[in-house]
Amino acid sequence: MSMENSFQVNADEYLPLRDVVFNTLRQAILTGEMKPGERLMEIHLANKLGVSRTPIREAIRKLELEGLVIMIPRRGAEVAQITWKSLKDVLEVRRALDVLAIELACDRMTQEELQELYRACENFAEATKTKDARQIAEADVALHDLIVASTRNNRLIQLVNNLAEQMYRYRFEYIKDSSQHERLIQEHNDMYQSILRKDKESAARAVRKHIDNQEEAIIRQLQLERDSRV
Amino acid sequence: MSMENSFQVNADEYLPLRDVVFNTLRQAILTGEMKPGERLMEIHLANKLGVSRTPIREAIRKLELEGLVIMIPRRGAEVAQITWKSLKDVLEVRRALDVLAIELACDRMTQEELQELYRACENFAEATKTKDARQIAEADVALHDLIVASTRNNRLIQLVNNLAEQMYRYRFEYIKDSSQHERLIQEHNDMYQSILRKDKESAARAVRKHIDNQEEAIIRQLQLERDSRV
DNA sequence: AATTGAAGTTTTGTATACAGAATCTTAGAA
DNA sequence: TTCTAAGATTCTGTATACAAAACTTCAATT
Repeated sequence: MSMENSFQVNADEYLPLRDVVFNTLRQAILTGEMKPGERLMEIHLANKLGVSRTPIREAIRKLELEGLVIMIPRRGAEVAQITWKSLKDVLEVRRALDVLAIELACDRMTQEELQELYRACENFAEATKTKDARQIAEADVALHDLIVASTRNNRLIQLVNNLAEQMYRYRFEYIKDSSQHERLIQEHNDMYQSILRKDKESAARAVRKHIDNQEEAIIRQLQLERDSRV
Repeated sequence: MSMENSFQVNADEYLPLRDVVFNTLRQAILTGEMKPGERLMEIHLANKLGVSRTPIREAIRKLELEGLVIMIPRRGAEVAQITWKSLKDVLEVRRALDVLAIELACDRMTQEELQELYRACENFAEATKTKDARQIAEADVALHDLIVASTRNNRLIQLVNNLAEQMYRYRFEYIKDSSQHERLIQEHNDMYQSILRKDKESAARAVRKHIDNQEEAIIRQLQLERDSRV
């Protein structure tokens, strides 16, 4: 029956308001729609999103623990400043966890997943041709998700996703730079080949290089922003 | 004036109720006072702790993001089950981050911090003689905190602390086992010596061995629990 | 005896009320 | 004109109220 179906879908789609608010605010922060230092005023947000203060507050608690907002006692929350230092800290940790992930992937990736990874590499190469940053970014995320997911380590998956998100804003700019595309395709292929050969050394090298390049690009990006401000 | 003093102390000690509740509940979960699967009922907790539901709810949001409780939609929160798999996942990640931490420590630890680390090693050896598990555990935590803090990477510090906490319950049992004490002292000394020589290879080896031993001990512990249940 | 179902209870999800702290504004004095 | 201080305003921190969902219990029916 179609009615049963629609009810089931509704049941699946149920999300408490706090989670809707959480996702909304997180997205706004990660895309830069809400700027660092901007205050999150509860009544204001409640009116804007058409809910009461309660779900807003609960969403803020989660954002606080994720490091996206900081609390000032008796003053409220504001969007966390992203400093050079904090970005370097995130990248340092992410490098270690991405290396762990690809090493585990060498051990644990199944034949089917390897084939999927191969297709993801092709998809990414295809996407670069479209010059559509959104599409390229999605293909890139899909590829990395495949590697991380193959570790079967839920804690690792959660942490890597969280760390990757912190740099979302900058990666988006970086991925638009078509002069980097050939290099990215090459690096993805290196990773695929390394996992195929179960060669952890080589896989770790490829990932480190990948992150190093991303770090360089982000630093360039930040320097541009800083220069344009002065 | 003594009055001013007491007010100042109060001001320093100010913590929102939600954070008091958060710490209380976290402690209760980590020490095993609240058992996995136990429900966290808001009114019940509110009465028990003498506060209203609001701070309870906000504390639960943070525990949820830390992975200590899980939310069941429209049913509420319960203490997360710690499965063998989830422990192995945590240990896998922790091993990688502890290796990262000690490698960074080799580069970044100052002379003063090295001296502190030396004293911490001595303190730990002293503590084992007291046979007081609490004191031994504290000395152990202090030592590891020194290493992690010397990385100056706040994100790393936060993550390692969080992961270490997940195993607190089991580590406590393990640290009481005095047959392990000599080995622990030796491993701590290895770490200290490696950092002193700025020998990352050796430092990483020492940490890996340290975590491997901990993993073994925890597995033994779990097996005992399982056997006693059947 | 087992199963269904309906009333009652419990618990969450959300909104709102209220007190106290912090910030802003404005009037008055130097 | 500038600085100070009191009052007003805004915002957070906490408590409480209310509705809807889920679970429990117990009786009635098959």
